[in-house]
Amino acid sequence: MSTPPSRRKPRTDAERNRARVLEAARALFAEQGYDVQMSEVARAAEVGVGTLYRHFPTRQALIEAAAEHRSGELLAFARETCLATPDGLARFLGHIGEVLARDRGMSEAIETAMGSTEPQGETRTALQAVAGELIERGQAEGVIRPDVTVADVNMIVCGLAAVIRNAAGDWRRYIEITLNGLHPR
Amino acid sequence: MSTPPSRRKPRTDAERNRARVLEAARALFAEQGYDVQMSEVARAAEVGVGTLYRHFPTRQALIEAAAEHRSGELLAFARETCLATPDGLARFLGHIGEVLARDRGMSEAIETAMGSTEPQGETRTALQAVAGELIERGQAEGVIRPDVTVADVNMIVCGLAAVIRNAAGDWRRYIEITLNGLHPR
Amino acid sequence: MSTPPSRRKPRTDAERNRARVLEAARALFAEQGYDVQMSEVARAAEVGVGTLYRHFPTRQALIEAAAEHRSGELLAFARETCLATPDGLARFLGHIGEVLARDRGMSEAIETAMGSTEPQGETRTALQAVAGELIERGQAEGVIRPDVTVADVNMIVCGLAAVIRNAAGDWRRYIEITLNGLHPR
Amino acid sequence: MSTPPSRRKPRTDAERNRARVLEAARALFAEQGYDVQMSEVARAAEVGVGTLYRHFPTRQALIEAAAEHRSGELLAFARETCLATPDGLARFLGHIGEVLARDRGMSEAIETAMGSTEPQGETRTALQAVAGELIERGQAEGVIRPDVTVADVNMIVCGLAAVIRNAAGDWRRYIEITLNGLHPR
DNA sequence: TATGAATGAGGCTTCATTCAT
DNA sequence: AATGAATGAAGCCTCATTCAT
Repeated sequence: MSTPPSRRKPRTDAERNRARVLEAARALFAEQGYDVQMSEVARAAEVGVGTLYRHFPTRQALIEAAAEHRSGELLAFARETCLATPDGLARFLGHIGEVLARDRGMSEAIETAMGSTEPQGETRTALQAVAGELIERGQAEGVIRPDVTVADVNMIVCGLAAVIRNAAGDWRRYIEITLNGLHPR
Repeated sequence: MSTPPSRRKPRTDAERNRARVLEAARALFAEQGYDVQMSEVARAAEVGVGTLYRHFPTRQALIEAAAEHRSGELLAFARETCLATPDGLARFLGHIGEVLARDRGMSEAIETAMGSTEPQGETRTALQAVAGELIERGQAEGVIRPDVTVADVNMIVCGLAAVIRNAAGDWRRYIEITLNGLHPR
Repeated sequence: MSTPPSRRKPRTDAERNRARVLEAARALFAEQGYDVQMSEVARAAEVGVGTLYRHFPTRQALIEAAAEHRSGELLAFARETCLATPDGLARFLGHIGEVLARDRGMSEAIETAMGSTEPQGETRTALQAVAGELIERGQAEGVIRPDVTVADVNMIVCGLAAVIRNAAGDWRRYIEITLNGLHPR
Repeated sequence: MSTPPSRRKPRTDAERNRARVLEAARALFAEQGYDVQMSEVARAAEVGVGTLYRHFPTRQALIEAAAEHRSGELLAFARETCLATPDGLARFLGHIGEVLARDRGMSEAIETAMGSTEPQGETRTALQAVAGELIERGQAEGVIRPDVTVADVNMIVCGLAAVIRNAAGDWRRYIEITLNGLHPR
């Protein structure tokens, strides 16, 4: 006798909202780091806090999701561009620098992740694999010391993040030096 | 508008209490970083919060005092030991690593300081001077690239702090690599 | 960094809660003046402090809201009743006396406001206008000296507040005397 | 074998300290009202807080002592000058105005005192007596209504204090009006 | 008797998270 | 599913008063 059958958007709406929140979060995190209030994110996403929490049950979850997103972009770039170049690792680090320089939150996340001993998400695993690949190629080319490992690159990236986050000098120079440190001889 | 009395413990010498607080703070900061409550520091020092605030009017003041203390130790070591060695810079970085590895708070402070554009305290200035000296000597010995500056070392230290703080690998290896990066050729 | 959950009481309509808080605040302020803790107000309103702060972001904001409320009542009375009477000013002062005698907070607010040189809210401005009107009428009737101004009435009210707040005698008598002082001759 | 017999000042020193404290307190209270920290008073008196507390066991006690001092001055003036004049009450109020205008703390104290139902100190009692005397003289001269009592003057003074403390207009005008209100007719 | 270091109970405000609507 | 009001545990800092020296 009532309730017209109009349906077919709930799922879509939900998805859309999730995306809005994530986008807003990324923008805010990029600008200010992770020290942002949940309510602020919700406001920026033009969504209620409740909705935010529906999609990301925890502050931490949101942060991770935002980081994961960026990591995905990073992975894509690494695969598409760095693997196709002779100086792949340099390209890789350079790109990471660019990203971190534009995304403060990411520089916070990277450090944390580098040190984390947790299961590692898919993306991060893949990223590590690419890094390994880049190292191997460099070694084959003779531009990277044979004893260099992914762990070494991780450390360098961790340091890079700190350098950028604290504006502690010219990060390109930092990359140049560390890269030089990875060179044979 | 008033405060009922209470009993507790005899009053010690003022300086002694200041020292107690500082010591307690340093211990806690070393273990957990600066994210420690003032009341926790007071409790660890077996002192009322009021006493803590008497000696360090602000959370920040306490943190700075603790950091200054460590910086002083660092400076002393740098002057006494590093300046007297041919591989001074390596010694210097190695020692910093040891210190940061045992003092999480310090690793947080160092990063912040590296990026800070503030006046710089006496100790830090002196530390920079020693670093410069070490670089010059290394350059004279031919073990450091002629274009290396104090800023470069600062960046490396900033990165080192992050690596250690996040347990992102073997920090000695990080030093080895970056030092290698500073080598000529 | 997080807050464990807890249970308590269903959420009511927002406006209703705002009103509850305001009401509780007014009651407490009326009884004890403004020297009341925020948590006490919250408790009286059967609301969490957070809720209180949601509606009134600052202690001062709450105080002002409470005062504004009373001022509104005052203005209404002044317009409706005092302007319709020959002895308007007497009625006005008498009513203020009644109000202040029942609301200690208000007597504190009035004094402060009298001395304040700030922009003046709408209500207060309107109140001043009514006072001016009442003075003029009294002057027309010949029961108020021609040199009397709103500033004079303000002073008298300021004094009235003090007299009432400190229970320094019979405030009706105070009004009688000052009113007499405003009489010609 | 030791301890030379030099004595004969402790008492004097103590008295001197008491005076210093009181003087410092009065100066500070006059300027800022009673919202001054005990330690600030002690510092201004160049004395330890302990000494301050030895002489004035309580914040309140200090405040009262300071007020008592001023009241004494007031009483002296009232007796010496006001009682010797035909327009004594006017002189009296005028002088109180001058005093309060220069001593914020006093304006706070007066109000409180006016409302207080406590035993009343000697000075205050004497002051009341003088006020009564002044009233009676005025009544004899025919410049004060026969129904005026000391309580009336108290109220007026209480109001005067508020007017001055809040800079709520021209207090001389306030006196003029209230004095006029006490006039016969 | 003088000193001032020590004490700790508050007081204001913030913010991650929950939950009634 | 969305909303945003509600919650209350912290956390920083102040200051009247006490008490060992």
